[in-house]
Amino acid sequence: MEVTNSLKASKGSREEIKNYFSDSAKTKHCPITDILSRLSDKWTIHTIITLGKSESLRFTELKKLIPGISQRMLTVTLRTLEEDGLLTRTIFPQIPPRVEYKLTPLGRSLVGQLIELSDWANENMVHILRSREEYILKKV
Amino acid sequence: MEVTNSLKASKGSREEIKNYFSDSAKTKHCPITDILSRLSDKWTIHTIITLGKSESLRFTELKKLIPGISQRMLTVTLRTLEEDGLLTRTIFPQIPPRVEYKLTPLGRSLVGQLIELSDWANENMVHILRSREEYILKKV
DNA sequence: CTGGATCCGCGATGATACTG
DNA sequence: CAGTATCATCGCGGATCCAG
Repeated sequence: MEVTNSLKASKGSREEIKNYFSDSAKTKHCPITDILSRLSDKWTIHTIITLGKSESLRFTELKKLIPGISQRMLTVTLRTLEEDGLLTRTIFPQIPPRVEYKLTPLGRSLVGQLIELSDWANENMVHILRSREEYILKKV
Repeated sequence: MEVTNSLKASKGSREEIKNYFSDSAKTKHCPITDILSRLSDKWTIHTIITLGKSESLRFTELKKLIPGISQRMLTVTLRTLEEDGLLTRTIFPQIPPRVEYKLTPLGRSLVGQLIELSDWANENMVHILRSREEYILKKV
């Protein structure tokens, strides 16, 4: 009954698609909210940037390069990015298995902006942290 | 005693601060994950961009300009941004109350990038949606 | 090596009602 | 107008075990 249910359970076929899109329609009233909320699954941006620095990477390599990510979250994140067409997943049928992840042109077109954003974060971290500190002190 | 304790329940005072920072330390191993995950509370980016288009806005104005946001979430988002020093909150002591929100220079320095990002989202939405569609069909 | 499947807690978010 | 307080829900994300 529940043979291969990918990550988000697929039983019906048409029914599922319908649900998928109606769900989408609800959340995705606006592309900004939609795409942007995807981008920061907490791991997505990091993943894209990491991939942006290489041609392609394997699962284990990614896991090492993204500190703190769990196996599951890496899998989920990669699948989502694949769904969105931001990266490709290539399986080499060998033993042991070898799978390579690589950004698509669409994915590449994002990397620049994300790096800028992370640079901004790095540069302004100090101010933000100090601001948070002061904010708390003000209230006590 | 608990005069203005914002939204996140504060009982102790020193204790609370301690927890706050230790929590921070845990999540904030890296500035990218930290700042970036804040940015897309699903509403934050939208809020910053909206404020970026005006000099300053009032609570209700913001609520109207950000479709779908709840009163509560707007409050929370604004408070977080204030904490981080990205905007200022000015209260005019009158009846009825008047509160204005305005980006700080730090906040303004982000607007450009966020607009770029949302432009990207708008431009590539179609591809992403189609990609998702194809992805589902492939699996069925 | 590269994940899939499951269980589960906690925090984020929404709905609703109330206030100065 | 601009919130605050409270409750209920729901999905993220971690831990763990399993498999090709």
